[in-house]
Amino acid sequence: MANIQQVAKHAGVSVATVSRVLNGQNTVSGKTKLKVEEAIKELNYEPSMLGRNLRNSESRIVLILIPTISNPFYLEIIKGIENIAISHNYNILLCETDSDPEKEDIYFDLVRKKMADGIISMDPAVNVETLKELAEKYAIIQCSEYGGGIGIPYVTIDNEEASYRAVKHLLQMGHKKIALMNTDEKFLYARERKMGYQRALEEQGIEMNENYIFYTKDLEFENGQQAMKKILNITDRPTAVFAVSDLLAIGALKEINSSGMNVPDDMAVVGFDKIDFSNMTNPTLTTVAQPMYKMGTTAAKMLIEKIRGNKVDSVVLDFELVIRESTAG
Amino acid sequence: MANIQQVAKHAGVSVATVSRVLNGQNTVSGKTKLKVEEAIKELNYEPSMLGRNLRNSESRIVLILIPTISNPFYLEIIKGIENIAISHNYNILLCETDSDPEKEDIYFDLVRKKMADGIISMDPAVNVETLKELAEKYAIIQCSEYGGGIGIPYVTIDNEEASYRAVKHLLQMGHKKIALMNTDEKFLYARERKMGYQRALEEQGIEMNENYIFYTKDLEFENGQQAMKKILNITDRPTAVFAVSDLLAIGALKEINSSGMNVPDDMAVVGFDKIDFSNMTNPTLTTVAQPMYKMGTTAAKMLIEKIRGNKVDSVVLDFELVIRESTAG
DNA sequence: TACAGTAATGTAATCCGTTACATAATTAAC
DNA sequence: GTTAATTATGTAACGGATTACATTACTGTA
Repeated sequence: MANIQQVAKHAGVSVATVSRVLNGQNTVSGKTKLKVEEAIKELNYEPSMLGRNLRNSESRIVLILIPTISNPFYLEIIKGIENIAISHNYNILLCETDSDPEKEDIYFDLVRKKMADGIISMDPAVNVETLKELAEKYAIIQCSEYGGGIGIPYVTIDNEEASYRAVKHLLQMGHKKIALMNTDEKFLYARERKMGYQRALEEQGIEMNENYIFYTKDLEFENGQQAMKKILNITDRPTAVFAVSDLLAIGALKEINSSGMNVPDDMAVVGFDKIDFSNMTNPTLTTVAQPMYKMGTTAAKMLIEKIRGNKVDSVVLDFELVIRESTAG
Repeated sequence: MANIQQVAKHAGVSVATVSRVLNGQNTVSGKTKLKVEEAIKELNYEPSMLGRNLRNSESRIVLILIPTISNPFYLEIIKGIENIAISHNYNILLCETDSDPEKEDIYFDLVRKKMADGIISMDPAVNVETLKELAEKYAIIQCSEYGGGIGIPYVTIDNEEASYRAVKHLLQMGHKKIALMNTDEKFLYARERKMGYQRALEEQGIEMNENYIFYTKDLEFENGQQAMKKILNITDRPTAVFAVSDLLAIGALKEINSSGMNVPDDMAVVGFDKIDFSNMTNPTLTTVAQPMYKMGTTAAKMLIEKIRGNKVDSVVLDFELVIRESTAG
């Protein structure tokens, strides 16, 4: 496998000239350029990124931290990130942390070891302390999930408002007893969404009933099933559920269906995220659409700016309530 | 940011010694090792993979080519690959090709440019010629989807037999008119699955009816919906459908439900892959379980062997028919 | 023709580890 | 106490590109 020296020799020029041709610098004369290009072709030369990366002290790789690849919520975001990254000659390394600090640390090591130029973190369970420390030396952006007030730029939606609107929609459909299926309030988004839920209720003079709030361990299908089982069993059963993720909502849907009840007649359901599957269920799911692709592209652009050494500001994007069959028969 | 020279100086030893400590070679005396470790700690030194990779002519990165990240079928495979990769100190670069030769070529370039040490291809639409050419110089493994007879090792299941068993199950449930929802027969797996379908039918003395075979452009939900629409409209309607992917089957399910018919009473449905979501539908989906995680680990191990320069043989793994609600009321 | 100014090209340092080989230090053996 | 054998450490080349700076070639002008 040829290297740049051999190309230079073969073309009868210096390595500097070859490098100039490779990088499209216009200080090379036409005929020299031709000679070099010919040599490249003849030797089947491909410049090694290893040499180039070392010299440039960059890896052209960015990390994406996600808790699990199984949650389709992240897919669109990843696509957004990827498209921007590729167009700027970056590649992305998808890192599944399982919210496990040890796995996380393996990935953090990659940036410490210069194997990655930056990180987009989407793990709500990320170790904020480590992240903060890392952010002092490396380019880091938080996407969708973020620790507030730690000085790391983030891109997100207004979770409180989104939740408010989702619940308001249920209220407008005539529901008065609305359950909330939420995750642990250690997560900022969980606290924010609960606040929106509360605001919508209180605006209608309904006091928030703690018995209608159900906490799940994760945001997955099974958690939704389990929580729904409980909801179906309480006295003074609610007539609607707002779940903070589509997978939770789909789990709820499944459980309601299995119990012989009808959605939305017996129980309305609202999800959050608008993952692809939310449109494949029966009935289709009313949900809050996060602008996932846009979040991805935005985060990627921010990260690249950060890598370049520029300052970047956090961004709050718009969301949209998508009304489908699970609330409107 | 400290480098190895500074560590060496600080510890009063040579760079060689530092390198030996870093790589855990046992030719370093106890006290020297201690000195070096102390220096590393004091300087907050992290070895740069850029230097190391250049010297070792490796990137410790492997590519995974998938047509789209949206298809959850790949997720478990990816997990399998990732776990093996990580435990061997490799990282994976997930490459979505969209079955687009141009995007594909961007990724192929990464291995040409030494940015990646090998490729696991899962793209059925991959350019076989390029792949073959590349495989002469670089480590390549095909996973799940493969071009036969091109000399590139693959890991897969026996598609013909799997399909045979799925259809046989439908026959055993009493169905005689069974539709096949297949993709373009340019794909090997599509041809194989059709053969299994045919064999099962003919074994029961049923002649394959071309009117019962429906070709879809992709393996996605929408394609399943559309195909199902057609199926519901033909005269002498079948009573069961075998779809070659779960997403197709879920699309079919949705369409049948929407039309007011019942699964499995009016129409039984069998899918293929056993993606997570196949268990979340209503009714749950009977499907052929591919050992996806195992496929991933196997492919990864094969690739690593290949990178090491060893010869590897193709592998055919077992599958399993998972009978759920969509065929057995 | 000579000289200044510009364009083209070359030289060599640099990025940061790894490791073959050389050398120094230690231990073992007699 | 020597010498041989072993262990520990050091020196310097190497991997493959980029680029500041130096040098050479060329163009234009008086």
